Amino acid sequence: MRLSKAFIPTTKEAPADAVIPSHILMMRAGMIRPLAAGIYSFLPLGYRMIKKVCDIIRREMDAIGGQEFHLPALNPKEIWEKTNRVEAFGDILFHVKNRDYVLAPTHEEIIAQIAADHVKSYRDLPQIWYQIQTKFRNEPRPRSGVIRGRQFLMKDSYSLDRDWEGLDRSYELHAEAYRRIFTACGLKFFEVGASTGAMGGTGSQEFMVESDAGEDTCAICDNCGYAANVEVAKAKVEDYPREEKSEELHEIYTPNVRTIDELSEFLKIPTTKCAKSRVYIHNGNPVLILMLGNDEVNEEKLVAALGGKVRPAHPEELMEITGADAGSIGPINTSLRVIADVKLRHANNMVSGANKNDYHIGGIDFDRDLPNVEYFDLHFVNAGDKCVQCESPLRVVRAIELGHIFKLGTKYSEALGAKFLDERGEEQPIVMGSYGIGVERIVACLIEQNHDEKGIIWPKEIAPFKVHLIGVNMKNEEIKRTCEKLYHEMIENDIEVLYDDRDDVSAGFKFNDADLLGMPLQVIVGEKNLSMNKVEIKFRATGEKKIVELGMLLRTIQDELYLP
RNA sequence: CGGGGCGUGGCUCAGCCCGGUUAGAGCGCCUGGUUCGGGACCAGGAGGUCGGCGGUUCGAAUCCGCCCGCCCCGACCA
Repeated sequence: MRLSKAFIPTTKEAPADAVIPSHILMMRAGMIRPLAAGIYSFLPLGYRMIKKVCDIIRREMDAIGGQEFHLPALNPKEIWEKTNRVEAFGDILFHVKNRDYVLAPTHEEIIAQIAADHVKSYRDLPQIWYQIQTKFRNEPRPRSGVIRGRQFLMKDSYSLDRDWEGLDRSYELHAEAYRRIFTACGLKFFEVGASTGAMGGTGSQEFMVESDAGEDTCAICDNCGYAANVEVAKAKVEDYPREEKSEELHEIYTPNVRTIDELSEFLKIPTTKCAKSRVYIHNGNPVLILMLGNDEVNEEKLVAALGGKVRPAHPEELMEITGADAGSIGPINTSLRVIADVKLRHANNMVSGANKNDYHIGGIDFDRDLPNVEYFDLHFVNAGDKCVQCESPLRVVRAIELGHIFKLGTKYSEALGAKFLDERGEEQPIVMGSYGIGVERIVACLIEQNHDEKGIIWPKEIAPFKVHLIGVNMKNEEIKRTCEKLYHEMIENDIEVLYDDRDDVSAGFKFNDADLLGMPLQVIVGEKNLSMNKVEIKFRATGEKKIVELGMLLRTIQDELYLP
C-alpha cells in the first residue's frame, strides 16, 4: 500500500476526549473515528486489523469443527419473549420503534430456533455454529474507545450436544481454540473462573488481559498461574493470632463511635481486634454478617455461600431487627443467624457492637461465646495475600474481558423446543454452550499491551503491515528508483508493506508517522546509505537499527519476520 | 441513573467571570517557491449558524432558562 494514496489520516495531537492509550492511538493512527457515544467508524487501517483478527478467529474456529453462519441482527421481539430475555436485558436491549423488532445483543435464541426446526436426531449432534457479527447493546455508559461500545463486533459461537459430557467436550474445544486465537494474536492473557450472570447455566470462564483500562478486577498469581475475578478469588487464610488469655465479656461505653476506624481510634486497639457487623436480608430473613476489621462483605461470595436472594438491610430496618443502628450492632445477645468470615475463626478478645446505641462489647471469644456461628469465605482478596495454591503473594490488577465461555445447558433449548430423539426414541433437550470474543477489544488490547510514547508497536504476528518502507526524500531519483524496486520485490515475496512514497512531507514527518503506525520493521532508504548501496532497518519494538546491503535486504527481512 | 467537566474553522485551545471593532492563535488544508535523516521555512489564501431553541438587552460567543451532544468517576454490565 502506498501512503500517498492510502486514506490513513494520522494526527499529531490526540482528541481531547480520548483518555486511554489504545483509544488515543487508534484515533491518532487513523484507524477509527467516532460517530456517536460508543459508535465508531473503522477506517481502512483499523478495518485491516479487524480483518486480520477475524482471519485468525475463523482459522481456529474452523479447526474445532465450527461452521460459520450469518444470522440476522434484526430480530422479532417475540422470540426474545419466549426466553424472558426482553425483561432480563431490560434497557440494554435496543427496541425498534416502528415494528416489533429488537436489535440482537447476542444470538442464543436464533440458534436455538434453527436447532428446534432442523436438529431432530442424536445423529445430527454435536454441532458448533459460529458467526462474526455486529452486536447491539444500549450500554448506559460506553467508554474507553472501542472497549465498551453500543455497537461492536463479536465472534459468537454455540455448541449443541446431546448430553452434558458432550457439552464438556465442546466447552474444552472452545477453551483451547481461544487460547490459540489469543496466542496467535500475540496477546498476553490469563483465564479466570466467572459467574454466569444473566446468561444462566452451570459454568463459565473468562479470558482476560491485564490493563489499567480494564473494567474488571482480578487476583493473579505470577508464580503458579492462579487467577480469578475478585468477585470469587480466594487467598490462603492465616489462623487468627489468638491471644493466650480470653477476657470476660464486658460492655464498653462508646459515645458516637460508628465506624471501625473510630472504634479502633477510641479504644486504642488495632482494627484487627474489631469485628464489623453487617445485616443482610436472605430470602426475607435477616442475617448478621461479621467481618474482620475493615473487610468489606463480598456479596457475590455471600450469595454463593447462602444461595437464594441476598440484599443489604435498609438503615431503617436495622433498629427493628437488632435494636440498634449501624455502628452498634453485634453478635452477642442477638437471636439472628450469625455468619462470620473465615478470618474470624478462633478469634478472641474481640470488640463488636452491643446491639444498643453507643455501646460495644469487648472480650468476645468466638470459640467460647459464639459456638453456633457459621463460617464462610466472605472477604475480598487483597494485593499481597497468599495464593491458595502456592502461597506466593497475589497481585490484584485491572483487566479487560476478551472472551467468555459458558456452559448453558438446556435453558434455551427448552424454551424454544430444541429437542432431539436419542437412540431409544426418547425426546431430549439439546445441551447448549455459548462462547464469545470481542473482536475490537483484541485490537484495543494489542495496543494497550504494545505501545510507547511515540505510538503503536504491533507484534509481528499480527501487524497490519510487516514493513514500513520509507523513502527519505522522494525527489531524489536514486532513492525513488530504489524504493519502487524494493516495494515491488516485497510484494512479489508476499511481504506486506506500507510504502511511504509521499514527496511532500519531510523525513522527520515520515519517521514520526512510521513510529506512530507501528509496523514491526522500518526500511529507511536515505541518500548517505544508498550511496554505499545500503539501507537501514529499524526495529520498532527496540529502536535498534541495522545497516544492510541492498542485496541482503529481502533475506534479512524474511529472517527477522519469520524466524522465531 | 447519581456526581463532575466540556461544547468556539478539520484538530488542540484562547476569548466568556466584567455584554460593545470585522471572533483570535498554533497545528492541519490550498497556491507558489525554497528545503529534505526526526513532525522544515518564506509569501499568499480558503475555511466559523461560537451545540440548538427561547429569553434579557439598543446590542449576546459572553448574562438567564430549557434542551441536545460528548468525556470522566461511580452505579450497572453476558
